[in-house]
Amino acid sequence: MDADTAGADAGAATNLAVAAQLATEGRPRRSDATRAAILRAARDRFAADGYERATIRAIAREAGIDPSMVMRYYGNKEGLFAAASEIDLRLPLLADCPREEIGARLVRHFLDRWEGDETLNALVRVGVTNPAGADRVHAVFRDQVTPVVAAVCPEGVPASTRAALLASQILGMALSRYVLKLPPAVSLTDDEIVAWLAPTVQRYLTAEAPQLS
Amino acid sequence: MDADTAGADAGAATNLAVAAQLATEGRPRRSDATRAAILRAARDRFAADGYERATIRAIAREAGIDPSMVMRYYGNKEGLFAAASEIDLRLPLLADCPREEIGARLVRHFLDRWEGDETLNALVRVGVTNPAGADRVHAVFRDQVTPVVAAVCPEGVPASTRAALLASQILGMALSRYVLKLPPAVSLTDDEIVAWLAPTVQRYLTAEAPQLS
DNA sequence: CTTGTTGGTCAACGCTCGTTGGCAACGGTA
DNA sequence: TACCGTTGCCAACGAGCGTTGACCAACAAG
Repeated sequence: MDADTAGADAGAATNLAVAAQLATEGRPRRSDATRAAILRAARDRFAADGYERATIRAIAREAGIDPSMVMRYYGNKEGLFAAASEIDLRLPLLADCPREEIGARLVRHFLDRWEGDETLNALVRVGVTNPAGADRVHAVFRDQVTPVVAAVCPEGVPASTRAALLASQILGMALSRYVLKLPPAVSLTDDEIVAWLAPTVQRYLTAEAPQLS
Repeated sequence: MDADTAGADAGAATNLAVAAQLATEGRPRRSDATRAAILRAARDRFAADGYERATIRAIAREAGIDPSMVMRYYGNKEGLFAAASEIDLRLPLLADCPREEIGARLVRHFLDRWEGDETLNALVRVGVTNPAGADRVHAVFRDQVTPVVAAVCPEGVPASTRAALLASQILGMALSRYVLKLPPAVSLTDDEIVAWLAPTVQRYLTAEAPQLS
């Protein structure tokens, strides 16, 4: 078993290493279309079903290829999720944004991103049930949300605290609207959501520390 | 297959009907301790792992009995979840609450409930990955949250809208703190959370409709 | 003491899953 | 042409799952 396992692992590692290398070089391969189809199907299934219910077989079927191809190109299910959940929130820098419009700008940005990219839904769904998914959410929060928040926040309250408050409101609306699909949350228009949530986000990012009770 | 399925369904239905009947009568049975142990273990596993990863076998092991007992008492996995996810938010009526303290009162109430009852965590985790779980969340929102909100809200904005906004902020904080466990959300104290979130909730429940952009 | 009901275990079923290895076809390269 | 890496399909493995039915022990009722 040692030999078998070691062999398999080495093979997978080699495959991944080669894939990464080629990907960064950007040299085109004949299989690029297939790889892309797999990723698209994976994001689709992960977003709709979460980690456990999204099966490799279903993803392969949706991509129109054999399940073993998924293994060849992404090593295993975890590797596939890692590749499918790579995301860039494309947060605006907020430097050129009037200070009192930060909240509205951010809320609208998140709404647009959520409706235009299934990866975000996949990330939330998987983050809730899978430890690796939760880690991925942590990384996105740490590397993309916190720095942008830190750049515009006044002192007195840690930027990580402000970022967490922002995340709680944004994630909560996304959860209610796109994942749980609570009817009143679904039927709100984008403009209504911005109007209600913008003052909240604005306060979380720019207000002084509130008085404790 | 028709005969088999019909037979199994009839059997399960009978089991459930009998269980429900005895439960509503309240006549004590020798197996009450076992039933309770199963429910406790189920809530524990559902809260920690979500629907798919929480296996009947693991739940039975934690309850110290055989997996087949779970089937006998709750019919199937879905029936077990239905029983384990019955919940009463115990929302205060807010009638005797000073109007300007509604937000703080509600935020603190939800924090207490979340920390004192794993059922809430189970509900959120399962609601995200399982359609039946999402339905259960819808029911709780409709039957317990919306009516309380409707009782204290001014006209002009539908109570269901206000309830959805409330849910988005409460669920978002619960998601960040108890499910995803974002470090800055975990390290906040209860008092800090109340101080930051209370004005938000207060505004969602009592403010006039904001101006659309 | 017998008899029927209840509480509980055990071994197995059928199924689906992630994963593997072998094999055929294709396409550049020498 | 002959070769070899790449792309893809197919069949199967082992494991874990929900679920079932046969069987045993304890108790309650006659």
